Amino acid sequence: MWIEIDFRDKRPLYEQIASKIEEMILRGVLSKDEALPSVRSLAMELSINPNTIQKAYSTLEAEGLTYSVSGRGSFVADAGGLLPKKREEIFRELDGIMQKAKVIGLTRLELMAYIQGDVKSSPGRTKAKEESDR
Amino acid sequence: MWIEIDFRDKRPLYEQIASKIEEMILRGVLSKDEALPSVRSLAMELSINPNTIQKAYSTLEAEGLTYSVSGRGSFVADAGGLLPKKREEIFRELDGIMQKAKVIGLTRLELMAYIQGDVKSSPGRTKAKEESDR
DNA sequence: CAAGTGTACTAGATCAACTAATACACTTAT
DNA sequence: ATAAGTGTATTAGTTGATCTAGTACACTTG
Repeated sequence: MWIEIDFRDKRPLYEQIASKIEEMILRGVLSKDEALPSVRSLAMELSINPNTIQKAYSTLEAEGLTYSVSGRGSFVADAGGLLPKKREEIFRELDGIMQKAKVIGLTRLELMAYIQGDVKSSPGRTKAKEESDR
Repeated sequence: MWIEIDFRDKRPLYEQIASKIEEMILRGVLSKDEALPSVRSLAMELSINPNTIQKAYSTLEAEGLTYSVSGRGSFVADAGGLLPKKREEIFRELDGIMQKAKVIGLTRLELMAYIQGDVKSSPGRTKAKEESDR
């Protein structure tokens, strides 16, 4: 009903699952205090070992995105307070990219132009995709 | 004399080494046709197994950044032709960041502002560092 | 009580990364 | 020619992360 596993993805399964749930939480697809699928049921659905799901849920809880109640289940935490941290994470990544860009002579202006326009020299992106970005 | 290994870095050693050499090549620190340290000497210097250096050099050669001559050594290739490819790589990374940003409501404008200003809310960056960026 | 929940633990399989040792063909300097 | 240094290949073993498998326990709910 939910997630599908991408086997071309080389990240560990538990990380892949955790990041997809994280995205749904941040997007608001999953509301505060909403119950996540049980460890066993999601494991069954994805044909994966329950321990792997358990690990994914553990990392989510460790990051404050969910909370667990023994005997009841795992639930979505309040995502609002986590946005500043996520924002920092993204800026940190951006720092790394800017450093790489500088090495090959890509200026800040060119990066900004790419972000603004988006279209230029990115074969994977189509007009249609562009539209769907809203 | 050259590279130092960062053990806090969780990437594989060979990748870490390769990327540092790659950066030096793209920066122009290493000129075209300049000889790299021999597999054995660099291994000795870094207290690392020669096979690990060998793997780093292999990946560099596979990416077209170096070329090897049996019995003579490994040398820096012409980096000029590789810039477009690297540029694409960076834009691809930028696409990923933009997607993450959109999820948490970070606008393109905010990303652009960060690139332009750079300073805001990045605790690791100091005025001094900013200056050294040239 | 029974079923479903999170959680913990042990055990084994698999794979990538790394170390270790050895070998071969080549080039260069002596 | 010899020796030293080079890239390259091969085999073997270690380690750690990932994943599967099975079991167990305490908890909550109907």
